[in-house]
Amino acid sequence: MSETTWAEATLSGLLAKGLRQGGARRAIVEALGEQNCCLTAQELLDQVRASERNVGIASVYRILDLLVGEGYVQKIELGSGVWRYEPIQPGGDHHHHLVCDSCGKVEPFEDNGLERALGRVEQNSGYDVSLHDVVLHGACEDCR
Amino acid sequence: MSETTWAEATLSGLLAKGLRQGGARRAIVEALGEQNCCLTAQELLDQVRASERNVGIASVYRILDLLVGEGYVQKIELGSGVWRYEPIQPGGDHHHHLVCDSCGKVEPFEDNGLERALGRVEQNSGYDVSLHDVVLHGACEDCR
DNA sequence: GTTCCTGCAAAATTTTTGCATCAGT
DNA sequence: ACTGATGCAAAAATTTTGCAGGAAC
Repeated sequence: MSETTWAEATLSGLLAKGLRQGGARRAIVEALGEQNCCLTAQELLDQVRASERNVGIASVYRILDLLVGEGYVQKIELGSGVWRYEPIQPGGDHHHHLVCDSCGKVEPFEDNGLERALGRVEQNSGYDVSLHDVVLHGACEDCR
Repeated sequence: MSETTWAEATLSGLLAKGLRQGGARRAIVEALGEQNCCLTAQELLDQVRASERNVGIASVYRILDLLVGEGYVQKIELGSGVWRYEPIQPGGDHHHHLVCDSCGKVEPFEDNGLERALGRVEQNSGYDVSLHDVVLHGACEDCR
């Protein structure tokens, strides 16, 4: 499965850059790799603390910041005022987010037509676009 | 021009809902209406304080929150950790944002093909979508 | 005159930084 | 052993809430 691959690739990528592989770093990367959608720093902390070891919240933020800087993780904001982080899967599995403003649920979706339209916009923008982010807000099937 | 119309429409809309038109509220709505892109609460405060009257930051947030709730303003986040607010123009002038991660510049753009692709996604989503938000991150022409 | 609005100050929340200690190479 | 990584605690930044006085209707 590609989740395992992401964590492995990320850890060896860090090693290759001369960065060490401390316990907190490995735990965070592995926890992120097991996710299929975005997590907050606090959720990640809870998950790691429950299963692996005690980690400081500062380390979570530091490690996430490193991963974002190295291009392994995308930092996104879905409207609640809290950052969320998700692995960038090099091959496929690129998705965006549907947010229910009523119950707070977040769901991923993907759409090739949308990606094509984004690709055209990016080419015409004059920018060297590295990432894009699409969020749809509304009422989910249960709440509408 | 439609900026003036937005401020007028917003203020009369508030009146129609039985809400009062205090000085801070009118000043914030008018300052927002003069903008063509998004502003942070602090920028809005500075602008209002410079030209009109002393306003408390708490009032800025309260008024923005009201305007978001009533559907006159969209609250967005472009990656810096600070909320930005922009008027929702009922007819046209719907745009999205390009952010330069190097110099921090923010520019609006619009694209009909993108809107059509978003419309299709929204119809297929099962959600009753009220708003969408697209942010492209990259390096602008000066920084690339 | 009544009720809502507003500004100030304090609180809450999330994220970042400082520092001594510990672990990976 | 050396250097970077980590946890704790304190600080910073942004947003929200409480409250008393003032303004709109």
